[in-house]
Amino acid sequence: MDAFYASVELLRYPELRGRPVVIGGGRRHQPEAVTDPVSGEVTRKFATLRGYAGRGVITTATYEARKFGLHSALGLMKAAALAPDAILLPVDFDAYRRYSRLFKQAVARIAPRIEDRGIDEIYLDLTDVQPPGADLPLPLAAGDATEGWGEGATEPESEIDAWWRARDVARALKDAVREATGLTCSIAVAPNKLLAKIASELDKPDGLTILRPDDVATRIWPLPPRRINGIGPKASAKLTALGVHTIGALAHADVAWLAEEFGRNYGAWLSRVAHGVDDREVVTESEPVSISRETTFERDLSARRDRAELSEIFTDLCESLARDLARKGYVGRTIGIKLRFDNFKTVTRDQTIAAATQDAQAIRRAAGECLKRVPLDRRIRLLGVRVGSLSPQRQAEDQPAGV
DNA sequence: TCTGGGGTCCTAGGACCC
DNA sequence: TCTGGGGTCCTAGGACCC
Repeated sequence: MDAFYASVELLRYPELRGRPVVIGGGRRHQPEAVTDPVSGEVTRKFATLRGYAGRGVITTATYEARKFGLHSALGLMKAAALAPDAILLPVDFDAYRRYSRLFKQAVARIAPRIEDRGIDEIYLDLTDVQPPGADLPLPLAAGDATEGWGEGATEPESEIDAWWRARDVARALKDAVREATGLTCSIAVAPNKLLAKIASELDKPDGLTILRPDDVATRIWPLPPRRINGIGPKASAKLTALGVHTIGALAHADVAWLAEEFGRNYGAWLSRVAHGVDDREVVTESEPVSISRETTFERDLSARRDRAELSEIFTDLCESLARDLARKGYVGRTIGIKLRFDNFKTVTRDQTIAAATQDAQAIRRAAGECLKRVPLDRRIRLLGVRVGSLSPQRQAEDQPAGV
């Protein structure tokens, strides 16, 4: 989806279209509705970034805001310095989750094999998908003629036809998403997930890209390695330092050398992805590994002086986490905490308990034990609680009937 | 002017077992 | 007497992604 959170907000506040808008921060900047006493007309007063003082980062920036250098993960104080008149809206996850469901449902009616990649992104397996309206039977896939060429067997679909069909499917998907949500998305059709992901950023917003295997050298190789999903800031910086500035250069690099620099597994992986090789399936079902809650305080807290406040936050986190587990139907055996100090150093501790739980008090108890193992001599910026080693909650036999 | 919240996966060492 | 070869589980940290 294109600038997903911001685009959802623009549906609600169409008067902000064309203006730089960012989503993020805390809760103290809700738009104020002002009703004209005479006409009854409602206008809204929006907060701008000007004078923003506090913690928080941009979650999403509209394309207009991006022209000012505003982008997700940018600190709001920095953003205010760059574009003081940009509009700041608070995040509304419930709204985004609703629109996420809507767009995924619309897609599923056309292409049901979906891999969820978060609130605003999915992979689709289009192998057997026909464009809506095409009532012809799907031809046998190229190279799949083993069923025989007897009566009724269609001629295998040619490579070219398959790409044309996929383009029609992609157009239909974009139409369906727009109709269901009023939102635009960018789609790439490619031979695998790796290439589809990179190609989906080539034409944004509201883009449609077809990338065939032969296009890798011309369209992918000139791009910086950072565009590859799995090459982040660290690996990218190291590649730059080694003089590898493009995916093409990475493809031509010696695998043994990459393995020396990055380790055997990651080195071999770098070489494969640079060549556009990726044989991962579209994974349509998965179970969560862990569920967590964390919060960054408005100011850094001292373990001694702010003990009461910390304790209350800690309890709240455990209770929220317990509710999340119950709502999603999981119990977990590994209870962990996360602390971030004023110097941004992060530590974690965890403990595996005998019986899986989703009980707030049991979580709080185990997490408290973990907390005792951390020296608390610095001010604390963030506290988190996590439950891992999850298993689906079994229906408790001792529950009252009807539960 | 510091840097959110919710996740996954990988690595690596040590305990422990057969 | 001086040291195996697997395997699994647990823990901590870090890179990376949306």
